[in-house]
Amino acid sequence: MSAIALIDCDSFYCSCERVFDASLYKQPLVVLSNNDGNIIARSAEAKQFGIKMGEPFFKVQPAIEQNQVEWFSSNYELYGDLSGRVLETLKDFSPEVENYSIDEAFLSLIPERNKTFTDIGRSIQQQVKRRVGIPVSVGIAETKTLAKVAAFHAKRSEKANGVVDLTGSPYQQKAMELTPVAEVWGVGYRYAEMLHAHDIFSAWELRNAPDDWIRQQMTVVGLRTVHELRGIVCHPLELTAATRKSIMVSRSFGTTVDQLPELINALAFYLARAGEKLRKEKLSAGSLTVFIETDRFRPVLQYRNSITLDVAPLSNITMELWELASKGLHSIYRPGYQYRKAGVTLTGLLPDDAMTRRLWEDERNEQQRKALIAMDAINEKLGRDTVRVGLFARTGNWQTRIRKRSPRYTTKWDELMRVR
DNA sequence: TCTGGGGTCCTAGGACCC
DNA sequence: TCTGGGGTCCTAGGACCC
Repeated sequence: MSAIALIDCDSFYCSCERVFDASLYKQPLVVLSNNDGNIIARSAEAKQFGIKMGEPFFKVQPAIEQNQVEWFSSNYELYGDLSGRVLETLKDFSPEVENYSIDEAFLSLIPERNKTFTDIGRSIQQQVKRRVGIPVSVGIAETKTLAKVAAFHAKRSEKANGVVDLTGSPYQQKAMELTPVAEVWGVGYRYAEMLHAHDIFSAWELRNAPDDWIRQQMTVVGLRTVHELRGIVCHPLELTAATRKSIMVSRSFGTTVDQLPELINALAFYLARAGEKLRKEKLSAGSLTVFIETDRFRPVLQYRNSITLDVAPLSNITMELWELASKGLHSIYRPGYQYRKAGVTLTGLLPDDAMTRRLWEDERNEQQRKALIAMDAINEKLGRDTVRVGLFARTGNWQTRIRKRSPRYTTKWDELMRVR
């Protein structure tokens, strides 16, 4: 019988930082979100000091200083690159690998002669560690949701040492009884509260709840979760990357912004990023949403608004999209507010080759398209923003704060590690 | 002083149609 | 004044994920 394995990188961002800096090994360590705002990764040592996931940095700063916890701004180029290497390694173990997230992958396991699934999990662990330098935990079971439960215990149990196989295991019930319902994949904060109110505290109790009631309380999505806990596959491996449905680029500003020209610069920057992504995936957008908002955490005058505009005909030309985005921004901007965040979302995405040719395809349009494709190619090769569109300032209060980012060891020539 | 960014899916309700 | 029945499409909002 085949099974599903979940490969979950341990404290992934922290582990990435350690790959290139051995002095960080065993050192308590955290990685921060954009703008150095929140904790988004913690090493095992840092967790012990009670530093919680998602907490604002400034709130835990005393604990960080007191315990000499090392910290880094996030370095997504490095993490993305190492994530790809982990994935390549996994392909040696199964022809069916689903790239689920930057630090997790599902793969199918076929029984091998004289080897248990635990043995295979162990080899995966060793190979990823040896080739990429990243520690992983492995959970194995009949469904993705149960594999998640297995991985939960793989990370916590001393005895498991990072690998737990629950297929046909007499411990499956026990494992679910020991899994808090809030830890189940698909049960978030809201559902956990609701379930607690109905005396459901463990994955096992959720598994045994009646279908009708689950359906009513948690929609068909929740019902699938419950079925998966019973061993019925509702989420098969997804081996081909689904074409995406939206592209969003947004940032909180380094400090607040109240003037329109500065908002324009910020938004133009985000739109340029969105346009790059669009062309990279050979897509065009059918609509565009622009939003701006004030700081919801501060007791200041609040305002948030958004506007969605049709892109007709569909386009992936930054200049065309900008005309719309700019119009949208002007229409929702109100003076007198301290803005903290802005962003743009592109939806109604269609592959370029599926697009009907424009009736009014003119020379200018064609030139812009060619120029952008050339620009993307140069930037890909020589680094972001070597060439860019327009005359928008890249400086200002809106710029993201990055106080302490490690070198992009693997993706920037001038940040390569030096050996003396 | 300091609170991230980027996604997906489902449902209810309104607009609109015949 | 009477005020059906059945359908589709779209959007906003809420839930979740990493």
